[in-house]
Amino acid sequence: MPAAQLASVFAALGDETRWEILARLGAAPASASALAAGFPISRQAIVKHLDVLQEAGLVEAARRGREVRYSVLGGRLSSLGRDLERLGSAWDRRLSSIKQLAESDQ
Amino acid sequence: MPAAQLASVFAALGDETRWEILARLGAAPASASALAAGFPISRQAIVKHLDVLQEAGLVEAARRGREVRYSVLGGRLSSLGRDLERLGSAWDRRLSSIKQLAESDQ
DNA sequence: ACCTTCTGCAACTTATGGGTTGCACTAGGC
DNA sequence: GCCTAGTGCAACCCATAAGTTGCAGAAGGT
Repeated sequence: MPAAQLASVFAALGDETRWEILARLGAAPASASALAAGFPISRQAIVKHLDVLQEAGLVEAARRGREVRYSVLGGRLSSLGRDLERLGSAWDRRLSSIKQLAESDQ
Repeated sequence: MPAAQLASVFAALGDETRWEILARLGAAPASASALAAGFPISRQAIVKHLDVLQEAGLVEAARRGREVRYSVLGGRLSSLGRDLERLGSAWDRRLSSIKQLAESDQ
């Protein structure tokens, strides 16, 4: 995954309110209005957050009659997690091999 | 990990420049000035990014003579990745069980 | 001692992200 | 056909994050 897209997904995850939204959608799908009822901010603010989450591929929208029902896409988060895990351990391995070189060099 | 801290770490990861910095530090530790030479922005800007990354626990600073050498903390990223993976699959499991309920209900 | 290199601090500009309000539109329920 | 609940769009504040410049201080090389 290119760094540009990585950054935008994490930017989406870099907001406390959006995590709360994800948590509630993780419990059960809901509409923007239904969500807004449980938050101290306006429905429009919630919609903006949902747009960001949808753009990042973390949430899915489905029109159902006159309401739009949002649900969380856990798979996206899982694969992201696996990517991070790989990246982190790769860096750790490289760092320790560099340290070995430095020690054998003195 | 509480959602508040999660968000701040991801906010740190939500910037393209910081990903580039992490990538270079992942290749080899470096000082702020050395890093800045490879970027189109000022050293001060790099320092600010490094501060954010350090605050998030993604990077470590070590004074070495007159320079400060930064290195990436891959372990932090790995454990974060594992957390995400768990969370995502938990949501997916719950979502599919809700769907089953909905289908048996019609 | 002197010069150079790297760091640290502070003030400032600018862009963007989170939030608001107001209004128009659409789709179900009765 | 009318009312209501839910959505969509647009303009607008306000705080903060990204970046800049300028200068002062500390540490290594010669």
